[in-house]
Amino acid sequence: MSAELWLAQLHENGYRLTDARRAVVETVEKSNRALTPVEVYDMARKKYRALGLVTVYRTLEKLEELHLIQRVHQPMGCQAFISAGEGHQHLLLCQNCGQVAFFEGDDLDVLTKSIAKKTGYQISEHWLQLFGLCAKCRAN
Amino acid sequence: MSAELWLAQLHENGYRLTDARRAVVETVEKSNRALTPVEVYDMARKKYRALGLVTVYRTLEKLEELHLIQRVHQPMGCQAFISAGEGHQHLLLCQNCGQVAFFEGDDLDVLTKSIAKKTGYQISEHWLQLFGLCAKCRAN
DNA sequence: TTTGTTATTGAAAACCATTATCAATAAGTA
DNA sequence: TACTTATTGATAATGGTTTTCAATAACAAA
Ligand SMILES: [Mn+2]
Ligand SMILES: [Mn+2]
Ligand SMILES: [Zn+2]
Ligand SMILES: [Zn+2]
Repeated sequence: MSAELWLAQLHENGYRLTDARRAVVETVEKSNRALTPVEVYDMARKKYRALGLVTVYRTLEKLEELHLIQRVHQPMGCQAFISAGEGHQHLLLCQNCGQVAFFEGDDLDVLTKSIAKKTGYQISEHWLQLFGLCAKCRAN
Repeated sequence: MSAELWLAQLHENGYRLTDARRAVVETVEKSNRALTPVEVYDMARKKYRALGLVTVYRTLEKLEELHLIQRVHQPMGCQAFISAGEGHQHLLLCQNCGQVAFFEGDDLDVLTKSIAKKTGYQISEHWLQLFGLCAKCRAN
């Protein structure tokens, strides 16, 4: 996914293309770690100086609505966003630098069926997230 | 774990036993769903009318510090707390009534080793949470 | 291209959950 | 019983997020 595709998605959904949105989209789309609204603001303002923090919030809201980004929950806080993975994917986060890697192929069917039987719950969703150190941070 | 044990833990750690803390502890300990500070406040005030919201925050802070409660992350928000499970356990949440069940026995070793190999990350922790409908809510 | 409509914008104010301050109180101890 | 000081609730402060609003600019239509 490129920033252009995100902008196209916005446009297709009736949203206008503005310099503010372009700056936010380009910032968030290319990041390999989760960014908070203020972080997006600081970074995007280098591309478009007049940008307001309020617009960052509003743009993130729309990107989330279109499933182009997703909120990242972490021990330190749950206000950061990153490009959404495609299909059924989960996150692997570096506890040192915050770099995010996606992974797929987790098979929880056996587990969920067992838990469903034990608890009587009907299980329909799961959250799975791994934490560790990325290759680069492991080296240091 | 009973409320008395929680209070004993607090006492052992040098904290004084007060009516405010008793009310908060009894409320949180017996709940089978995650409660926000305001929810705790409203419920605990039925046991101890003079209770202040600030004290609820402060008591929750201490209970979390002693690992007697844990924060629960949910799509709607991440400000709620519930009794901590013992040992390595995860949560199963009812999307309708919020009832929480603990489960254990998840084995992610194969998965994490595979992901570690693929990504170069050294994986040290994981978050796993299941969502669904509890037996009662499924019936309705 | 020009015009008109209206979505979008940033500044400012409002909001609200959480945290800090502080003097009064009461838990625990001797 | 008296003393020390942790704890308390009221109040104020904080800081992140949302709302308000008039000016602007995207973009469809002429
Ligand atoms: Mn999965
Ligand atoms: Mn586990
Ligand atoms: Zn790293
Ligand atoms: Zn339920």
